[in-house]
Amino acid sequence: MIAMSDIYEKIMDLAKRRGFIWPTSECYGSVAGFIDYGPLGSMMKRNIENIWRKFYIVSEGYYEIECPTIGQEEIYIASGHVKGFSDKMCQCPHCREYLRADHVAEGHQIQGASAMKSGELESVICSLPCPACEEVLGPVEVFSFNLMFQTTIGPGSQRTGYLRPETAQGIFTDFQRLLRFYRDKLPFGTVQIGKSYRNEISPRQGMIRLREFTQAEAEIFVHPAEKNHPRFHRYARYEMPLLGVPQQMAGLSPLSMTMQEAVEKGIVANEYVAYYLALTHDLLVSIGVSPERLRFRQHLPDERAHYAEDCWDAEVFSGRFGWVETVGIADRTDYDLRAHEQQSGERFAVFLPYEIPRRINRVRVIPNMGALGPRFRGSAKAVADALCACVPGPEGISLTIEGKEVLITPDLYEVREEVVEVPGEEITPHVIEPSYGIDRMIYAVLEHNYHEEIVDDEERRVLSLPAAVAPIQVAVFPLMNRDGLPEIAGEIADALRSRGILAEYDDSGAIGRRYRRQDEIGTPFAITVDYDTREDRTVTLRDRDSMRQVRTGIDGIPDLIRSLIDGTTSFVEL
RNA sequence: GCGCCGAUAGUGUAGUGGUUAUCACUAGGCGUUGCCAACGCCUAAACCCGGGUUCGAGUCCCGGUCGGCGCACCA
Repeated sequence: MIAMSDIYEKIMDLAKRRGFIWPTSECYGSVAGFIDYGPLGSMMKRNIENIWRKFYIVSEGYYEIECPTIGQEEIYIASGHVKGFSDKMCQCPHCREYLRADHVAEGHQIQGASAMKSGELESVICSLPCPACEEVLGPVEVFSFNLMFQTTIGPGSQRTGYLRPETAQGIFTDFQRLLRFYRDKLPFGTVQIGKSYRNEISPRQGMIRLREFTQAEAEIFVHPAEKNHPRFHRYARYEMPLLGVPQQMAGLSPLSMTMQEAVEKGIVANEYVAYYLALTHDLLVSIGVSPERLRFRQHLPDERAHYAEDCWDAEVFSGRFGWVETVGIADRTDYDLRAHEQQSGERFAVFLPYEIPRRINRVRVIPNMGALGPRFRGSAKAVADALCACVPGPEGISLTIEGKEVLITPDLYEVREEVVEVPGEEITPHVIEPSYGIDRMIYAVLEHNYHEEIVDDEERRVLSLPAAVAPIQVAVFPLMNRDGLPEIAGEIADALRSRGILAEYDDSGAIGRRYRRQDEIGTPFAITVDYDTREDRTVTLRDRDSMRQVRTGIDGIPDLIRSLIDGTTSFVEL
């Protein structure tokens, strides 16, 4: 068993040494919050993203789009990031500590500090002591620190742009186009995988908190009154541990239950949220997150955004960092679409025709303008509007027009009962949003699959990555570097490559050393060509985790490896 | 950002202000080796950056960068 305090060092050491993850631009001294994915890390990341795509695009049918990482200011005014993503900060003139100005004020029982403007805060906190050095702050400048990277678009800095702090907004701003694409029907979903940026004040914890990170987000637009997932049955009986608000309040451990139960008992708000909780569990486990180190925690009322109906985090356990939020699944209601409606002046709604147009009996008031006009002159329009908005009785009605009460007698209007046909209704969809932090998933997969064991008095380090996640899927070795064995091994490697399988050929040094090298980078299978191969065209196929070997014919190798990677065959069956 | 600690080949390390910077692993080459980091020979490879003190700095001092811990911050 590996001491948990060491695990991060061991993972990052391996990641650095073997080309998974590097500090960025080391030759100039790297920058905190940024990392480079090396060759193996890049491939592993792409594999995980492609598994994600299998779940969301192939299986759910939600197509992917790709939007710019720089967005104009209006987008982030609408999303609330310009305002809500910034903190009022100040610097203590004595100890040069950066402080949250509103926190300083609230620390001295000053109410409403978080809503104050910079100037107000300056006058409030100047008489307060610095929480760090205890000196009275004195006159300080309060400034806004926004977590978004700001830039300008075009020359002359006329136009403010921001590096996106999440990929979601691109999907919202494309809503009308997407709605057309999906031919005006609900529900539909759209996904995006890409970089997002947050200028963290002080990023620590290596790849857990990055300033540039990769998100995979899905936005699923649903009818507000129909939050039943059409394929809920797929996961209805899927059982997993849920740490709901009541469990957290009572300090209990997560409750294991099926998604059906979770929805019926009202622990999860609706089928959609429950469905993506289960899908996320399924996805994370399939990329190699250990189920024992995975839990789903519901946001407490005070950490949940005010508009969100329900919100859950998939948290993975790290020996170093504890429970780390890795995926967020939220029912964001119509908040985002309404925000963009308001900012842009465009309509972000779906017109949904009724199956049969509804006939509605309606009472309509028709003002007699011929009579109202001469009588009320300039106020006639106001009277007519007020009249239409109410239902007058048989004796007429008393209205207050421009401060004066007037009696409108029945001869000034006509009340007509009519049947109108309503073809459908316009609704603003609700958004279900599963949002994945790819970099954290990669770290979790590395940590959960790293093993050290002693084999014949030698330490063996293994990354037990699922075959579909491993950067290199198969290694091909000639047992000896002569007698025609390298040629046969080369042919096998080529045959694998022509089937789209990433195969690494290696003929250097002892066979055991070559196996161990592949173990450390998670290559699930190794093929060794030996002297028997020349006689009977069979090779040894070795399994990384069990170190077991089987003999198999050369010609079936590409198909066999393909099915082992896909999971349609497992090594133990061979 | 603040405070404390650290930084030497790819990795882990040794190194009282004074030779050509130690050792192991790793990597590359050759030989050997008939399936799990074997062995032999050879080779490559480092003092984080910038100032200062000193005849002389990997070593002492100052500043920076990066990393760790604590604080603060963290849609």
